[in-house]
Parts: sequence; structure tokens; C-alpha cells
Amino acid sequence: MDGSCTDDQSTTTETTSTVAAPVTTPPLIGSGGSVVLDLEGGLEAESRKLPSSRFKGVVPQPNGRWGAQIYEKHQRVWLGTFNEEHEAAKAYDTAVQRFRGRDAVTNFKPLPADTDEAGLEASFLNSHSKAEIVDMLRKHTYNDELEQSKRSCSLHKTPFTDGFRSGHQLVNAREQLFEKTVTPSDVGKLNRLVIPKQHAEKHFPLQNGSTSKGVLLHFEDIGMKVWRFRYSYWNSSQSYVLTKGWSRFVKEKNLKAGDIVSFQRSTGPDKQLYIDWKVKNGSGGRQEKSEIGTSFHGYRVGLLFSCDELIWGYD
DNA sequence: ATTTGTGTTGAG
DNA sequence: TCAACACAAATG
Repeated sequence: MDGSCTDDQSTTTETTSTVAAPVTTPPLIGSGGSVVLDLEGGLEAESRKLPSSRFKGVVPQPNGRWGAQIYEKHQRVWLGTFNEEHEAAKAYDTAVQRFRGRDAVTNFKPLPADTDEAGLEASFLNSHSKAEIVDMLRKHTYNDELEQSKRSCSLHKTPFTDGFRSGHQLVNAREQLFEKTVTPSDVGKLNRLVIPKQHAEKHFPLQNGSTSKGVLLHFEDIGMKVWRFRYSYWNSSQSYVLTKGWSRFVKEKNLKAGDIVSFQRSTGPDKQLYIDWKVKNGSGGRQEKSEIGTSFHGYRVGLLFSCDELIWGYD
């Protein structure tokens, strides 16, 4: 039935590219189509032909997913595979801007240029090699890296951010590692939190020997309470997880599915790890009593970040 | 057993 | 340059 592609047939909006791309996709394939034999075995009209994407740089994969690719110097550069067609299209957009410059033709980009955001992303792109950008795209970590880049340099125009150079008030500067919106099972009776593979491997690499038995990680929360979680890799589900100790965190913070947990790490030599959480976005303020009085902490870690270019602690 | 992504080709 | 298609290399 509907199994075949999700032919929304263009929702118009998709062709918002700057200049070209006025048409994208012939409205409808030649109805008459000249294709003499359409009926054949007719079992699955799908099994034979692949969907064919409406987006530039996007190609269908046999398993229903989407691949992104860009060409340079006569050869293809693979940008990875994605579940959603538009994700692949966005990956292409990112790549094409890094490869061909600011005003290359994209699938979406030319959205209301955020003036500021655009500049930040542009500098982010240029501060990385093509290979690095491609790598991020293939690993699906581009957005995280970009966000992190934005945070580290809040170097606006303000010449002096008074209040900061207090000399001794300089608390631990942290960098955001990643966030995860917890699933029902993360806060359920399985007593474990699955850490998305790409983040786990990047930030919490397990040593060869530790893979099976795992390690004990220490995290400090907003109230300076230290949490210890067993971190290991589960071969059965092939996933990285926080197990022992996790359920207590869920209980104390009263975490619910949809809430977001965030992991940070000190940028200093200590490499101290931090954990924080916030209630699901738009969750009309579900504030449980939470005896600990944590009531609501605005997730302000973002303000504590340091920028590599800002040197402060050098006594 | 699946999935990725490369080899290759033909069209634009 | 680009995507369609086939299928081998890579992964699980």
C-alpha cells in the first residue's frame, strides 16, 4: 500500500533555494509515460524502482533510507545515510556550502538568513577542513559541533564583560558534551540510560578491557551532589549505557520521558564531569515538588562556558 | 543478514 | 556534475 515512498509531492516550500531550483521535480511523471509495460508481475511496484529524491544531492537507499552525496573534481564524496530524506538534504546543504562557498545552491538554506547565525556557521564551516565537515555529517554530529562552537565563543562586541574577571570567582568552565531526551525506557524499570552511540564513543570512550565490565563515572549535578554511574557497553543491544546508580538519579530528579539530560565536562585539566537536566520543552511547567528543592534550575550552564580565545584563569 | 557506500554508466 | 542502478565491501 502506502509502502512506497512518502510522496507528499512537494509541499511547495521545499524549493526555497536561493536562485535556481525553480522547478525541482517534474510535477508528475509523464502520465502517458511511454512505459509500455507497467503491469508486469505487479507484486510490489516498489521493489523494483527506488523512490528518487526531490532533493539535490540525495539518493535513495535500498532499505528505505536516504544517502547524501556531493561531487567534486569528478568524484563523489559520500556524506552518509539518513533516516529522513530532509536530513540527507540538509547534510548536502552543509557540505555544498563548505565545498562551494557561501552562495551555492542549496535545498533549504536560504531561509531567513539569521544574519548572525549565518555568520557563525560560516566561520565554523571555514574553520574546519572539508574532510572534517564530511566526517561530522557522516557521523551525524555536525549540529552538535556547531552548537558547541556557538557556545564557546560568546565573544560579542562587549569589550569587557565586567563581573567576569573577578579573578577568584572564576568557577569551573564547562563545555557541553551532549544532551539526550530521555525515552520511556530510560526512566522506566530497566534502570539504565542508553547513551547515543556517537556521543558515547566520542566523549566516553571505553578501553578495550573495560568494554565488558564497564567503568565508574562520576558526575556532579547543579547542587554539587556527586553521582556515580556504572558505564558500560551492552553487547546484547549493542549500546552504551549508564546502569548502576542511574535509577536513583531518575528518582531524585523525578525524570519523566521527554525530559532532557545534559552532560558537560570541565574544560580544565581535571576533566570533571557534570550532569544536569531540564523538563521537556513546552511541558507546561510540570513541576513536581521534588523535596530537594531543586524545583527549577534554569539550565544555565551555558553561561559558564569558556572560549579558547578568552584566557582568564592564568594567575 | 543487513546496510553502507563504491563502481559504473548515461544523461544534462 | 549528477543521479540511477547494481552489487561488493563493511558492519552487526
